Amino acid sequence: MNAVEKKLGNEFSERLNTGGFRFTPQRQHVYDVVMQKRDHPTAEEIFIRTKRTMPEISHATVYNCLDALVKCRLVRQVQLERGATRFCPNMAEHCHYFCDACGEVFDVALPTDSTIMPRPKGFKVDHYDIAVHGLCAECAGKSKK
Amino acid sequence: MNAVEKKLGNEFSERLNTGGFRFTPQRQHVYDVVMQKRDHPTAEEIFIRTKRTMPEISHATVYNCLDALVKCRLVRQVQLERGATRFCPNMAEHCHYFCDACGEVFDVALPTDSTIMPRPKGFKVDHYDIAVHGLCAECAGKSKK
DNA sequence: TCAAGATTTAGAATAATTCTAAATTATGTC
DNA sequence: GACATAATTTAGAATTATTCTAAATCTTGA
Ligand SMILES: [Mn+2]
Ligand SMILES: [Mn+2]
Ligand SMILES: [Zn+2]
Ligand SMILES: [Zn+2]
Repeated sequence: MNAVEKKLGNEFSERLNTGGFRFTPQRQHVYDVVMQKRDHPTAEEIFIRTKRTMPEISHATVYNCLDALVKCRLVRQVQLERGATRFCPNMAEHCHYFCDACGEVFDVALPTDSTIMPRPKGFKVDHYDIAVHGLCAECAGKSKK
Repeated sequence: MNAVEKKLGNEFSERLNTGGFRFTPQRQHVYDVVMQKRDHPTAEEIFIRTKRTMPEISHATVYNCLDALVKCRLVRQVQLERGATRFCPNMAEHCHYFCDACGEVFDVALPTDSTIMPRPKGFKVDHYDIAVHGLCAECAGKSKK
């Protein structure tokens, strides 16, 4: 790791190490790409975006990097519908409002302790995945007509 | 539709009609298969089970039937992880506890009004999808050692 | 400097789902 | 009932998303 990386990617690098991974430029680029735009892109979309700054990166590497980032809890993985997995840069406790008509996704913050649920005996909770399906304001308007 | 079907499948048939679908033996069989075992099978698994009573059914038909049943709200569709979509016979309000180690799924009932969340302006809610990821009692025990 | 292990890469392979076009079945009209 | 029309099913091809493979490259630590 060079000096610039040591400074800028310090915390990032440590997080990777804690998870048993090394720092690599590919992981840094993929991470940057996900953090840059606050949406919920698929691996394919992240691949396309990452190629802009790192044209030689491969498909498999993007998948590998994303898996590493998810394991280190640097990004979230979300399954809102059938088809490609999406990734989310927002690590704060939040739920997803998903428009079944246009595919738009909205993050909505959740108080940390919001979900108190009965649980199967002995189950060790890792994380919650809360999605609300329906129609966004725009699509709800259209479908009324 | 014959007399037996009219009697046994009356409500089922009406639900299909309301959704703009016809009653068909294939839809009935796929529905029966999903309702029979209270688990969360994939389309492939449902295909295999349905073939036991209807060996000539095709892959595409199982997918088509499941889509129709989901649209009529006769079964639920759930995405707990990357990979094949699962289907759920339990139409009562409930959430899914999912073991990331062994893949086991547990239904846990939810009071109907349990989830009061702030929502994007104008968003028309259709349904909630709540999953809790972690380790089941058995897997949590194993991983401790 | 060297060996071992981690990571990346291109492309092949696999898995899950959707599409296509022909055959079959059901429905309503004469 | 015969016929036109539309819905549904079917086998198999095509597509999409993801994982695997094996070789090349990079990193780390002895
Ligand atoms: Mn999000
Ligand atoms: Mn369920
Ligand atoms: Zn919308
Ligand atoms: Zn388990």
